[in-house]
Amino acid sequence: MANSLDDVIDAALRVLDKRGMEFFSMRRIAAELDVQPSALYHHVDNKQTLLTLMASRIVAPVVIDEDLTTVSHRLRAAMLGIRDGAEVVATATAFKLGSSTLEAEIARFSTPDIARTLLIYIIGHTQATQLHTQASALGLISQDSDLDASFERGLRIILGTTGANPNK
Amino acid sequence: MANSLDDVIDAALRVLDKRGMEFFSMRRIAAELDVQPSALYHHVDNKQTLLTLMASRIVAPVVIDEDLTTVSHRLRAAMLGIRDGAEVVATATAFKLGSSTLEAEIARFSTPDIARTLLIYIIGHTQATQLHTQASALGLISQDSDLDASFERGLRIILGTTGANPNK
DNA sequence: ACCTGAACACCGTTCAAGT
DNA sequence: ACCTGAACACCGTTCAAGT
Repeated sequence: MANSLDDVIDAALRVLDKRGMEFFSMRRIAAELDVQPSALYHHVDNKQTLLTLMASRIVAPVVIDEDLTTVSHRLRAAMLGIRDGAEVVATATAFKLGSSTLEAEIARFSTPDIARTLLIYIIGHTQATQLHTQASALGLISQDSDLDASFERGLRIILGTTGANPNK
Repeated sequence: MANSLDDVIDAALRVLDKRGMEFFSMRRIAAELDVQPSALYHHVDNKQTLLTLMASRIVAPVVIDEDLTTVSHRLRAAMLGIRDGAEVVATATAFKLGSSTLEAEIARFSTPDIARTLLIYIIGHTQATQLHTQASALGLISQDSDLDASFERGLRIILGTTGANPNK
């Protein structure tokens, strides 16, 4: 009974979360919707476009305000919330330098340079975290339990804040 | 007459530079070597392994010394030197947080946190630059001629250096 | 050690046609 | 507007066999 574009994005995010980027394909999304692969192209121009829509959806719930440390943690959490979420955001959204609304919104509370540097760091570190977590889940590398703390320390290098956090 | 692993890596880098990531395939590398696709698997376990070897090759000539600003520019230049070079390095090398030799070498001249943050930034910004350059070459977005300066300003945010450069 | 030939189980995308 | 069915031009990888 007639899927909408939103149904397609939902199904795509479900496939991603269940199988990961490695097995993320248009054909699996079609199967998830009980539809022929060609049907997807009525809603979306191509796979890349779909990935961009997914990235927007992942990032959309993140509230941007003046507390950039908290904003950074929110963004990280949003991407970590879905398997390979950071990779999707990395390849689709954030790397449209300048034309990203996220970058502009963060710049409102700091400077364009800080916004850009911060965004690159957040996405990059989170992507690394996700890859690392997967690899150690497969027993390929030893666990590095320090990743949350590592993220926080990098944040302080960029934002120039000290250890004392008045909001906590 | 019998290819070596090095021949395979060479051919792979040639294919990447000529066609880009989008058309980078084992089958094209095989064609570049005038060999059957299956022959590649005598030299390399799989495509991912080959990408890791390519990333090492891209980054290998970069000299690491105490002038981290210059080191950063060298790394950026090395990745920009080959089409989609930053993407290959991003997915293959750098994101082995901690287990990257590059990260350890940079840490010798600063701190582990600065090394990690810097590396994430350099690779991320360079990847963004390369995507941006390609997109604007295709007329998809407007030119942003500021990317070199943008890179430099982000560098200063992380390294905490001021405008004055005693080495220049 | 290095490679061929053939096969397997997949891809993204297009397009005419149906409802 | 939304979907089917069939096709096209590809993929990565395995494996027996050749030299």
